[in-house]
Amino acid sequence: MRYSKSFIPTLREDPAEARKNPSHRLLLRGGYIRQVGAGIYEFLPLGLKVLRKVEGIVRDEMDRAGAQEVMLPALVPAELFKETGRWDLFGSTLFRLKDQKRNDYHLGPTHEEVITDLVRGVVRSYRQLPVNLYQIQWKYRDEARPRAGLLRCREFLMKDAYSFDATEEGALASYRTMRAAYDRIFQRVGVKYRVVAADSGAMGGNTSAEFQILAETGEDAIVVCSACDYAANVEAAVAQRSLSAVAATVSGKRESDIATPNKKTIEEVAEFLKVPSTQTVKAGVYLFGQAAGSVPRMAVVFVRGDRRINEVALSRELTATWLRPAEDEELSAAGLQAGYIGPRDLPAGVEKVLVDREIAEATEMVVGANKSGFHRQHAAMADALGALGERANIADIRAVGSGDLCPQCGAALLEYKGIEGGHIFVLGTHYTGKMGAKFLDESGTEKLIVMGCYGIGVSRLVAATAEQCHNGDGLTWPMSIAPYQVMLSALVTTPEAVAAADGLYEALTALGVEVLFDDRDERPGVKFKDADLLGIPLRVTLGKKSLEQGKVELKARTSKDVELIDIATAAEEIAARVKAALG
RNA sequence: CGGGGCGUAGCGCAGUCUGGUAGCGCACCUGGUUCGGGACCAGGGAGUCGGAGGUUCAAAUCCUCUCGCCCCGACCA
Repeated sequence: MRYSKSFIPTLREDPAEARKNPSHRLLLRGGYIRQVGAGIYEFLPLGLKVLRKVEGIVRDEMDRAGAQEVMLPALVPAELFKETGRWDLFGSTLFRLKDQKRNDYHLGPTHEEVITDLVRGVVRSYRQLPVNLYQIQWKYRDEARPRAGLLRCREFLMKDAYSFDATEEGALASYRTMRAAYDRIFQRVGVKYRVVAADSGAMGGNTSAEFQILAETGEDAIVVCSACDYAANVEAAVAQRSLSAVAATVSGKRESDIATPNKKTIEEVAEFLKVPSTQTVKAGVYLFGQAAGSVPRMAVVFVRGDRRINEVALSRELTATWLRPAEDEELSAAGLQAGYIGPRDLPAGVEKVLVDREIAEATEMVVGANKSGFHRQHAAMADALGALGERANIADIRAVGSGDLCPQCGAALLEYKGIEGGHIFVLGTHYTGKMGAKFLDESGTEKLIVMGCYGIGVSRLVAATAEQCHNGDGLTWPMSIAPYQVMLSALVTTPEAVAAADGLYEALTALGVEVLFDDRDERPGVKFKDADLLGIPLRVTLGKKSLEQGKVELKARTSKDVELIDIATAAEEIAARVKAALG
């Protein structure tokens, strides 16, 4: 492509709306994308090229893994989501619309129902299984707050695959095949990533993993073991009980009330009673429900004073479909005193009590006394638990972070930020059960198909890669997804130089190299700045001095070194470099 | 959805408090000089001041409503 004929509107200054986010800023400045509305973007020629390359890698590996491409509609009749309850469950995130006959539709945020509907209409026998179908298609989610450019959009390109197996074991095999394909995809794209254990959320099912792309600006927190292969999203992470969590020496003193007037926070109480916060117990009060719009139920949870509560883990323990912290008025209405909530004498309105495993056997703890102005000291959690009877349970509900100990090997866990690039699940019969997707097995028995689903945010992956691949001057694309492989800059405009540049451009193109040929009548500085901003991996420069020696300059975008190579053999040499970089 | 901020030329911004001819830089067009890291000089084109209503002799500026976008949080199969 000749730059002079191209549509690459680079910006000299940072767009005001994108200063916070490197990938967003550089994709806008480099003329890759433009914003149309909140969470809605246009892909310009360069951006589309990158998107198509990621898509190509994904398609290639999906096909290689035995999945078959289909295209499902983005516009979906409401009946399918109504069948599984997600028409209500999805809430405001679902883009809903009506046709001229006033029938309900939505724009697909994900396609489990549509694909299950397709498969149940076709599959009758175990002989037709397994089958794995995928599509690469635009998804629509009315995010409450779209942000960070392509990283969190309302319209985004996603690859979603769905496997259908006759048995659990088969489903697990499909899952493993997809996991291996995902590894190849992320490696080929060229990003640093970690596969982490994930929460399965409201999708149902129990086995899932996320492919997290490491980036400072990531919205997800993950913990990774410093010694073994344990890695998990903090939502799903568990940790060994640390040494400091084991109770202080037993004093032999009896549990008793102590006045703590106006001391409500952990810090205030710990300071007032001269105990470390690790010897206090923090209470959290939640309202939750097990169906959309169900009557709220109340749960009280206890973690060590210095810990945070993992609400995702909590939600999982309560098998809740929704959950939120209780408001102050709701606390008082239930007979609870904010700041003084403890495990003793909890009102009957509290249906569930969860005690974090870390403190389940702790003694010598300071807990709330459930009366205003008082805490209890020398408390043994096991005794309190016993007194609570049926409604109390022990569970892993504390948030895990840096410094916690690996549940597998006990080494220190490290915390990182990540961008969720892919997520794979074994769904089991969650959808096939609700939608009656059945088959006859070898014995003629009717069984539910066992399902798995596998997503990759294709447009998000473009931005996530940019998030990792940039420096102070601009983007630094990996060869595998760069919009062009080579940036050819002609610095001089004499007829001989133009002819030489033209010749090299034609020769490279003939060798199958993707070249952006900067033939513009611009000063060198402008061309260098734009080349760095666009981030094309190899730069070939035709300057006056080197041309006189019959040489051209070759430089990698990520390197400072410049090589001089013979113009006569330049095309072959450069093509070889490109091929080598692609692996 | 709660909190905060911002909408003025393609981009970045000033002007708003204190009402009185719509400005600056970059980009763009023309001419000239330049030409290895975002050149210089001269001339020029380009704006319903987000929208609607109101106050006023007069509104980018004051008032009311409204739309949009960004940031923090909640949310995020």
